[in-house]
Amino acid sequence: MRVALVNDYEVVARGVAAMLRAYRDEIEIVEVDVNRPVAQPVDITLYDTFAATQGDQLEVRTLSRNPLAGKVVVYSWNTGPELVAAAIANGASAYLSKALPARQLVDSLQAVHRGELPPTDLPKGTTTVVGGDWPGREEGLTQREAEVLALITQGMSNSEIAERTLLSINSVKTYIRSCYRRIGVTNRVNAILWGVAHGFQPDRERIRNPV
Amino acid sequence: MRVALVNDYEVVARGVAAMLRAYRDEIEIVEVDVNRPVAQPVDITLYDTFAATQGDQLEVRTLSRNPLAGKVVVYSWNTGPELVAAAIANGASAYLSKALPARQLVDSLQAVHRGELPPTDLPKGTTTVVGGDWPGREEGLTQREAEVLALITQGMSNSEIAERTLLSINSVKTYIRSCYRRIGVTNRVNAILWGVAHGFQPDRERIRNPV
DNA sequence: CGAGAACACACCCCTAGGGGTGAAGACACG
DNA sequence: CGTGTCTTCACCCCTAGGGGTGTGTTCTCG
Repeated sequence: MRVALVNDYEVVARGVAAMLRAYRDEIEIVEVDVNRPVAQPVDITLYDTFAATQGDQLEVRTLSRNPLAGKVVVYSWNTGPELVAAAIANGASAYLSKALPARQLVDSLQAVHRGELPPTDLPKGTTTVVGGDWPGREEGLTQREAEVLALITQGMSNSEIAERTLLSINSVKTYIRSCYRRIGVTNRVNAILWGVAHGFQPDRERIRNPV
Repeated sequence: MRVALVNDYEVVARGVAAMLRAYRDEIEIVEVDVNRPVAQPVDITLYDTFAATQGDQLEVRTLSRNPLAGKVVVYSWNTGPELVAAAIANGASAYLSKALPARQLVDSLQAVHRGELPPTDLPKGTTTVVGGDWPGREEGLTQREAEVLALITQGMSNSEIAERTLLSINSVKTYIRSCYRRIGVTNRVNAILWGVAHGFQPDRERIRNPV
């Protein structure tokens, strides 16, 4: 089964690819697309929402209209039923939680491929990070902190970040403060300069056969 | 006469080098130091204060203590008598205005070299830009706008920029607003991202024989 | 000589940003 | 079972940032 991974951050896409490496007999990651359209036929496109628009936005619609992209699966921590329904209405074939262990993720993708997984049937899983990677992980940033910092580094305001991540502005501010402490800055300007120097700007490239 | 040029922005140092190119029979620019100490013996080191500390700060003191640097000459738009006196007290051998036409600049440097120019005798000159270059010039930024944007891109607050440039905070804010309009942004965050993408972060290298 | 540009500065007003503090649920680990 | 961490959110308070508007000096150019 041929799969393309999509996210704006190479480290995130590669993290998912590495997580699935153990199952390469069953699932072939043929392409990692970082800010690029899928460029060869695949069965499934796995769209990771880290620091990206959610499944109900234009990006997923555009993906689902690309004949090369096969079935589009949204891969996210945000699994509210309304959002899931909106993503499916937007052209996604399925919606999977990032809480799924790798084995279950592969099984779910295969079920999607066979047409067996109902779009709205989200597999149960914990909220614990089971794998993957994100920018700033080595600096001790949690996924949410990293996501918020990535969006700050893209020039977004707090309210824009709240909208993009589906968090309240108070949560965003809490993450901002904890980010600042962890990277040793005290204001947005220096947070951005730190982000630019540490790979928090979106990447732009396509990688064939990443693992 | 061997001269080294010092500033944090390669485009600024190269601009001065290009301005003096017509007089290379009389004055040899042997080195352009961008965030690097002078590395070979020269007769004069010309320290440009664009987006840098003024002549009365540590950088000029450090330069004047470097035996390779020869006589240190501060090159600036800020020519207030107190600042000039403080720069001389700080180890500078002379203080020249950036308003000087190239011919007069070369004459002044030669006089400094011969020990004939009194350190506090500032040559008369207009305030018009007669040469040189700065980041963002092609985007229509004036020197002051560019200098303020450079300091913003280095993460400084408005009050820090006012201190560094010897302007009032109201003037700094005026330049910030006009910068934003010219580069098409509306806030500091996007101004910084623009600055990072357009060469407004300090450079770091040494160039031998730049012209 | 007037217009335009660059430089410099003042003052008013409003909001985003960020520091502090507190609380709660879920989960992992010893 | 208690502790620590992550996630999520609230509320209060203060200040930096930035938009608007106005003014003045110096210089260049037509």
